[in-house]
Amino acid sequence: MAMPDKGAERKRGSGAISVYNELRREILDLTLEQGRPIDEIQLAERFRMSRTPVREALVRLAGEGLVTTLPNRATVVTAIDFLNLHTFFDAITLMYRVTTRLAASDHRPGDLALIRARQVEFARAVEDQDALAMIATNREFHAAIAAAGRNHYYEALCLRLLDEGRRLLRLYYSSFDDRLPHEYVLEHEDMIAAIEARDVAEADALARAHADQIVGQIRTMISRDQRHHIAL
Amino acid sequence: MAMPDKGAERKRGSGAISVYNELRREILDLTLEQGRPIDEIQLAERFRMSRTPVREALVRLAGEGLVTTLPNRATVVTAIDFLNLHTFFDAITLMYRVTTRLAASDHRPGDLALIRARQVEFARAVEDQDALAMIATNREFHAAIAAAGRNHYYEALCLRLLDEGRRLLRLYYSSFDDRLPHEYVLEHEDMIAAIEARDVAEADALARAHADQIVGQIRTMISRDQRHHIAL
DNA sequence: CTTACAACTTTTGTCGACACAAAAAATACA
DNA sequence: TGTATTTTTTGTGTCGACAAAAGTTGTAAG
Repeated sequence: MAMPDKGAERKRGSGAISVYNELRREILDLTLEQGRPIDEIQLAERFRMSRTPVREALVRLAGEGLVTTLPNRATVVTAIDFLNLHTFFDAITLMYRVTTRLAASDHRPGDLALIRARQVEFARAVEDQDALAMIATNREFHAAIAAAGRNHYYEALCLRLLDEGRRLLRLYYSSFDDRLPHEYVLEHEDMIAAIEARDVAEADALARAHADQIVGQIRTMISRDQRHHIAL
Repeated sequence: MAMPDKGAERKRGSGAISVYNELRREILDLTLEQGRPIDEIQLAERFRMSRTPVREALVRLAGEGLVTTLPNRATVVTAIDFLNLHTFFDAITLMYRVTTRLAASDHRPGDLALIRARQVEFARAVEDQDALAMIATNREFHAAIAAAGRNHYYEALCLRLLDEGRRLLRLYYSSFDDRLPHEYVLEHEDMIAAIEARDVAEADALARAHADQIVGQIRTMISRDQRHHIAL
């Protein structure tokens, strides 16, 4: 567990940010499972600061929907909404398509290098059969594509969806096999080629197929393991 | 100016929310022009509360991008980004299309009545030639369509774009003529009909044409009046 | 007259304390 | 023994105060 040094006087204004980043990471990694109540006082003690910056971090997380504030009571880690997963699949498919299209049409000199760097990291994670690293590097790959599209609205929604997907995948990461991920590597390569060729139609088609692949795999993992989302 | 009653003891937990709502309204109405610094102490005095709930409201607004926090200095009303307006037009066109499609395919019994109620309000605003009311009721009309689609990701982005558009339109509301708005009323009626008929393709086409209309009008208004966005 | 430095002012970031609300525990009663 | 009511506990929402950082003013030297 990351414990900030006691004596280290942190810079003014960095308190809320560091709590925000750390909590965000732990929520997306499922270190904090959904529904877990978050105690402001405990956090304040853990990070060696007062409740004020902790509260600011929680307000920001609530704005992103990662935590839910129950008035006068607790704030808890927002539960994954299994009942509306189809809206998530629908949205991430659209965002994969839109951002990849824009990357193909609008990317600028340095962009491809950044995307390729992420792809190298993803390929390495697949080779190492490191499911956690796959999830993280896959997110960065698509984030780089979204950044190359230079539409902040799309980019923001895409990042949010990628993070939510990261959380979802973590729930099932143990059941990853290594066959599909290798297909993902090839699909990524094709997408890069389409972006470089500025072939918007091809980029769109590849992004859609790629999204269908991932959605299909998540669906398979969920149907394989129903016990998680039966209400008690 | 809305002055909360001094003696009225507000409910615990309502402080930050009311400040948030009021500031949000004033920013979108351009009562607070872009770049205006927001003073926490002034706000605290104006709302008769301490700085803590005011700060919470500002953090939430910063999360939505409506204000920008300059570390250790002031927080200011976020400036409208005229350089990237095309990304706004692109995104709102897509969101009009996606939400109208979803409303056509997935709307449920009560949804159409809600949409029609908003359309009645919009038509009345057009009849009254009340540009400010047009802007507000148009937003509610499309928000109702987005709600009928029942995809929170799309709905959230659509609302954000509608709010940003509301701000943009306010900048130019004086140059509204009454010809185009009446076309909007007819276009809205057609969209409602397509949604009711569950004709997804038609809903998509109408939404796209409607978005093009609005984008075209905004572009016209901007080109008519260049002086606003020349850097000084 | 301009510029560099110092004291002052303003406003934010953080803190500890207190009040209030809701859940949990304890008690009374049937 | 089970249920209703009171008490206690826990933890949030709000407050006033203090300290650090950036801007501002004033002063003096070049």
